[in-house]
Amino acid sequence: MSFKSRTKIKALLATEPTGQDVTVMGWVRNFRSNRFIALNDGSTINNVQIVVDFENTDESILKRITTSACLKITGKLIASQGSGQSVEIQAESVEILGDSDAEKYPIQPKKHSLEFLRENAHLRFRTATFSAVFRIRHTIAQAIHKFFSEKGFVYLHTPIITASDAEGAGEMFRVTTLPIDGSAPRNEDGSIDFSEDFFGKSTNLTVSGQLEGELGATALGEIYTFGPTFRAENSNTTRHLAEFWMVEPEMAFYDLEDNQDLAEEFIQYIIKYAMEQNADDLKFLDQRLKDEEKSLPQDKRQEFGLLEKLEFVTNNKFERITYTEAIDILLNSSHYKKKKFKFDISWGTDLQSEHERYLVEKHFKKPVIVTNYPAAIKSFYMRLNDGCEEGRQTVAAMDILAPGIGEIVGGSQREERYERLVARMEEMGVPVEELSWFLDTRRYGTCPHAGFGLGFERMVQFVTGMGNIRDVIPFARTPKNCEF
RNA sequence: UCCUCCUUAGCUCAGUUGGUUAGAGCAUCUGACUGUUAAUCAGAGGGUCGUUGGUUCAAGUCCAACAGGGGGAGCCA
Repeated sequence: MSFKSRTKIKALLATEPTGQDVTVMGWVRNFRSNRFIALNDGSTINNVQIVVDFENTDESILKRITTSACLKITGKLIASQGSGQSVEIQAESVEILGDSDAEKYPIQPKKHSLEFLRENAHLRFRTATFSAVFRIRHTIAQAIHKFFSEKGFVYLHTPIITASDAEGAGEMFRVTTLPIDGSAPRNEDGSIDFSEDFFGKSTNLTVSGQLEGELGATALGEIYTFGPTFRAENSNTTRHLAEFWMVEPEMAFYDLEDNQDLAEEFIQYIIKYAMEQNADDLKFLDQRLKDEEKSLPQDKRQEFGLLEKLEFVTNNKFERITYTEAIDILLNSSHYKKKKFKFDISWGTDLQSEHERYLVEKHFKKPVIVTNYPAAIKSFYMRLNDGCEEGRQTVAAMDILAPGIGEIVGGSQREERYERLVARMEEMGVPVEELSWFLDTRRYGTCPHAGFGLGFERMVQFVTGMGNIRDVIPFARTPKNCEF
């Protein structure tokens, strides 16, 4: 038997019903009145209603139509008599492809908490919320490739296993085949002898593909990476994962302003594309958030709904301010004068979450790009700005802060001047020898260039409105949690 | 890692100043009904109250440790 005769529910729901014969396959979401099956096949958030002629259907079949049972239905597509849907299928045959024991199946036809579903992550795809989230995640991934490809960027695969631990983006996971029971070969000083290890040296999982990305950009012109990234930080928050996906474009002949323009266009492009491709899913998530908000006290509610927020972000320019301006705004805010900030504000210290939130959510009420941070609090590869005031040296860095998420993009114009870069590496204790390969970009035909990193899951969070990053990746890896 | 809150039925929760047999809604099962949309109505089953130890005549309730989870912070994307 071939399965090619099946019609996907998404296509079916867009079809004019003329009583034509159709076959659908999918999983039962709900079975009401012994007569109405809400069937879903994942092609859309919407279910198709199957009307079963229960008086002429075998009792043993009816009993097996339980939540999440897999069915093959053939019947006629007709206009619905009910008000909840425009078309429905008058079933002529109901075949059970897979039973689902209703007493044991964990996902019930009722509301569940996200925490509970997270513990059942292997089955949560079968809920409306998560199917919507993961369809949107897919769309955003596609949008990323489409955006860069249309601009002539080359998709560069940077390594996942790396010997470089110099970037300092975070704690790393070690990769080794040496025994861990204490019998690993030792050097004379007692340290592990990694020359005996698989790669003949100490290796880790990558924390960023940026340095390799720069190698690509300084030859191919414009590249982007899009792949998994690993950080062994003990971070327990709604916006950190130990394994996450990052997009890192790197462009030759870009300065900080070009970089900002690209990042802004990129984010708006992704949102627009998702709104086009996943209108039904976003409508559902929008409603879901609205329902959730109803149970919150007035002052905790969001000013915008999800769709309003996305609409607003795509139709308005991002605010662009320098770090120094941000500090001034904060110091002059009534919030500061009323001593409502927990952390102190002064030029030279990094902005705290509460400060970023104030700028984005209270002051500007839109995404904000903060540029030109103090050199002392930023990475070695960021370009030193010329002509800074004494004691106020800044770098050509930029962070994009999004409402509800915080930092969604971090980037900079890179330091292309060899001497300055090496001086800065020495100053910050970055091993120059080890990164000699990286410095070759500056030795042989160096060029002005820039790039940024976008946290893919944070972008999915922003578009779907999901509050916890663990709910926008299929199987979350976080401290003390590596299920499935 | 720090602060804080939580852990009682399959799920979401209630459980009074510590006091007899631990409750509700939903889900499940049985029956009725049959154009439903979170279907409705009637009934039933379902609990070592996260774990360990302590206080007490008596602990779901008080105390401690541990485990797991949520929210916030730091680190960042």
